[in-house]
Amino acid sequence: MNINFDNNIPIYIQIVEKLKMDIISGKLVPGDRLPSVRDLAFNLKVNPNTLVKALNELESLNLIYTERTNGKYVTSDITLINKIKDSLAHTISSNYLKNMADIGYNMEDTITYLKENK
Amino acid sequence: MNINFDNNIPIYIQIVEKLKMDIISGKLVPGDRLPSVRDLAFNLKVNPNTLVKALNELESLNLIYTERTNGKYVTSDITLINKIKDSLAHTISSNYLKNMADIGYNMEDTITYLKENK
Amino acid sequence: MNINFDNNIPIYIQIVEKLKMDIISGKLVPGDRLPSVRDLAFNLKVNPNTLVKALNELESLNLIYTERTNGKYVTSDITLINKIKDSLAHTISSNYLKNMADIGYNMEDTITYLKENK
Amino acid sequence: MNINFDNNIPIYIQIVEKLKMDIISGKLVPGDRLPSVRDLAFNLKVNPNTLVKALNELESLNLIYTERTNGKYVTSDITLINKIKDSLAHTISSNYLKNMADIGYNMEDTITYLKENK
DNA sequence: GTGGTCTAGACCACA
DNA sequence: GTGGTCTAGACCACA
Repeated sequence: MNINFDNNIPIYIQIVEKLKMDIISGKLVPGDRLPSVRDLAFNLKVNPNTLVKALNELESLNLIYTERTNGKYVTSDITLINKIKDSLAHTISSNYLKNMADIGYNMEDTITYLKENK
Repeated sequence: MNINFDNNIPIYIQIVEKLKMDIISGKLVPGDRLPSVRDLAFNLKVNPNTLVKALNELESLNLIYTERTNGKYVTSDITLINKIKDSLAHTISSNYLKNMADIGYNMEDTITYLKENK
Repeated sequence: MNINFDNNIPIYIQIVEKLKMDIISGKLVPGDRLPSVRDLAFNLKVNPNTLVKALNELESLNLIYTERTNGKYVTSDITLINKIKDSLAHTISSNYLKNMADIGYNMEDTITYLKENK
Repeated sequence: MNINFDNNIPIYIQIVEKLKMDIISGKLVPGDRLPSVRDLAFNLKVNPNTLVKALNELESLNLIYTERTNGKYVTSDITLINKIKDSLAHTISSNYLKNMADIGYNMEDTITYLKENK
């Protein structure tokens, strides 16, 4: 695992987003065991506490769960993963349309713009 | 002018964005004089220092300029406004495509998704 | 504010419980501003980070919210407070009945027991 | 024997509680011989060390005793079993009343609540 | 070896 | 002054 951290965004949030994307995109497979907190922190070159904070966020989203003394695992709840994936697609799409509308592009203009600039 | 502030984003940034949008979308007309800092701060219910910080940002983008003793004006440089508008459209569009790609939608999928969910 | 900490339960959880109870029971009034993180941590004689962890939990329950640079406030959402209160009453009551059942008291026995030992 | 372990509570404690309940409720009869540590650990799918730890707890409560080379037995001290049962009923009942009081239910309210929600 | 908690202390942006 | 983030480092229970 490797992240190019952006200095303007809290590290733990970037870790949350990265792992969330890896789960949603299937790079992290449901049921997989994550590396230990210490190992992952070491690899990402962050303090273990920072990583713990990120993992706690993911756990509160139910995207990972903890087996005491054993490790942390990616959820096996594929329905949940898909629900989060759909909700993300919806949120970023409607935000995008709103942002484009704010600068004067309506729905059609926006789609035309996207197609022309691919 | 009226803004529903989001408590999780710095106020001065929200003001910058709002004014930038108003200029780009034409709600604020090139050459227009802005209300005085004092009035604008009062209307927005923010600390004048916060407003000054926002206006400084806009001035450094050349979207407004200051006439000593006279006030602050929206730039008349329509070319600049359009350039910023284009660059914004480009940035948010390519961010959007990247975000959708991260969760497994390619260009075509994304456009289909947008159309179906309009 | 004052808490007699039980050494067997994480401090931050005891703080969460205490504040939750204070909100639910009305000791903390909806809309009230909490003392600053530093002050509260000092009074409770815990590290500010520990307090922050507790407050984050409460915020994720929507029982408090943060105004950036201004402080933290008890939610004004009385409906939510009542919902949490009801759900708590339900949870601890059904747990209680289950525990009593496990040692051989049925519903009637349990109520009799409660009445006799008041 | 079968336990649905809760990953957030130490396994050995869950075993202690389960066996305690089985003794108190009479599922395990006074004087009965327990299965061997090895068998019981195998059945519960836990590490034998974990089971030993649980059994030691029960032995220190005098709920079971060890006959050297012969095995472990449920106590025949019915007075003790009843004492523990009573003390448990008392503890969980007074905790329950305290918890309900904390969220604004007095003794009468609590009993009414229990009756209405049975 | 696994995760969990806590402290001390530093540094930051914002208003 | 307000909250937010991060690190270094220690100590713990559990399996």
